[in-house]
Amino acid sequence: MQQPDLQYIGVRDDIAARIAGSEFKPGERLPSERQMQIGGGVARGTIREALFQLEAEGVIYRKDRSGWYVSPPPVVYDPTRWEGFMSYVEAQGRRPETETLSKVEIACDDMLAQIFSRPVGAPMYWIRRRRSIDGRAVLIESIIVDASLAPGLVEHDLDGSLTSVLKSVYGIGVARNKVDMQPCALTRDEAEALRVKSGLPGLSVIRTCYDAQGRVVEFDREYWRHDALKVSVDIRVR
Amino acid sequence: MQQPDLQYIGVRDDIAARIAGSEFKPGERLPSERQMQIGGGVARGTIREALFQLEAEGVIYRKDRSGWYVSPPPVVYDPTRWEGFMSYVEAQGRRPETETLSKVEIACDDMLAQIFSRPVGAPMYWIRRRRSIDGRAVLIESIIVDASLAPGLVEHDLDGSLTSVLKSVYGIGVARNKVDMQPCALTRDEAEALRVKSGLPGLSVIRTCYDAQGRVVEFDREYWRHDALKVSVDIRVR
DNA sequence: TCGCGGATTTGGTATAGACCAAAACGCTCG
DNA sequence: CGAGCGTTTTGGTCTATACCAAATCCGCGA
Repeated sequence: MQQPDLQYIGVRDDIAARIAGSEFKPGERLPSERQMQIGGGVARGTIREALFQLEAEGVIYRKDRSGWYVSPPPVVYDPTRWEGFMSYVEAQGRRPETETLSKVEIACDDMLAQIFSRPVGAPMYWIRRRRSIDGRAVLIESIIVDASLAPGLVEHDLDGSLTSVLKSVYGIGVARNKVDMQPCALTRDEAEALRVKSGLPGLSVIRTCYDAQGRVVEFDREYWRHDALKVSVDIRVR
Repeated sequence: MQQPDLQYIGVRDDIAARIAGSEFKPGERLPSERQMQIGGGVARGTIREALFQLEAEGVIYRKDRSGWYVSPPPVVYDPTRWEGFMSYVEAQGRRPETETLSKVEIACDDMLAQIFSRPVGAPMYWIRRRRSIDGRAVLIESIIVDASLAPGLVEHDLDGSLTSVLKSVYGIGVARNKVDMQPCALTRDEAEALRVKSGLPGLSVIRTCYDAQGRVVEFDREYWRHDALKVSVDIRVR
């Protein structure tokens, strides 16, 4: 669409090269936007255009009003493997963390009634969690569990693997897993919980878990930072 | 991170509401940026900020120097189903199209040698295609095929399903399929072929196809517009 | 009617300046 | 040493303006 004679592309390439050359390492902060201006006569808007570019590429990310930082590498996620976040992040040599933001009992609404094949008003648990890797929040998730299948679930500690609690305490195993993924923009609620600017690109992962009887036991909406995740699927045909 | 008292959020909501209210329908062009200014005293930069927001959300897209258009709904892609682009797009009531941009024989380089387990210098075919839905280019792909397995492949018409050509002409069936997906930014080459602004967010899909003997028969890199695709996987556990 | 060419419109890039709120910093005081 | 509190820095938002090149539009002429 255009050649690299554009100024902001030049600035982008410059910063990218300095990152590639390890002048700035993953997690480190870049110089401030105004500091980057000092050398050559370039407007702050142009610097910012370059930074947005690198942000879209997943090379850098920002902390609000704090600065721009070099992105760590993404973790690999395989939706066909039946492994929880804690275990696959750890297996990749990273430090996973889960915080439960809220856990409450709610009444089944129209949408949930359809998904769970349960009557409207049936008790459900709604769990919101934030998960981090190496101290950086990478996703927030909103989980719905059928309360009749797992009574008292919210009394347990849910800062670890929910799957293993369902299995060990309630004997609920998952036989089928439906996963939808779609690039999206992080809206206000998600962005706030991830402490990022609203509108930043993300990846929405929606999972529906079924038990052996075909009942829906868990419905999970995850919103990931777009630079934190790589999806990998290995399929044997027929 | 902030409340909707920001001007550009207000403009965004306004445009989004008019789209939701069908004032503008999928594929239609929005008024020009300068026209949107006329009513209330708001700078063009602010209008553009709102448009970028909607673009990130996948609600609208742009044609260079032509205008902003309402996005059509995304197509659903299931990497575990062994169906080609042409068939699943058509099955969703959309009009798929494939153009072959180039097809040449190349020598196997280091990276390809490792992927295909073939000697460096071995003949390979390199096919570049652009695929569209309802007349809008949504992905460009770069395919590598082992020439020793499919001699003369590039003589065939490849504007349809490559899979079916491999199957019917060469008797090559795919037994295993490895798919990697990652949010990315479209770089200059891809962006140019898709006629979008370089740096726009996209989804990179990398597929490696193996035959029954475990040989790699096809290596495919796809770059999708981020708003054109929804990935759906349905897995039966063990 | 169709093709060509010039004028117009459009988004893309860039500058310069301004103000704000949150974050980070640094100092003082207990 | 630590907590609290101003000060400074930083990114976030917004205005106004300017120029460019590509896309589009429109009218003329074959």
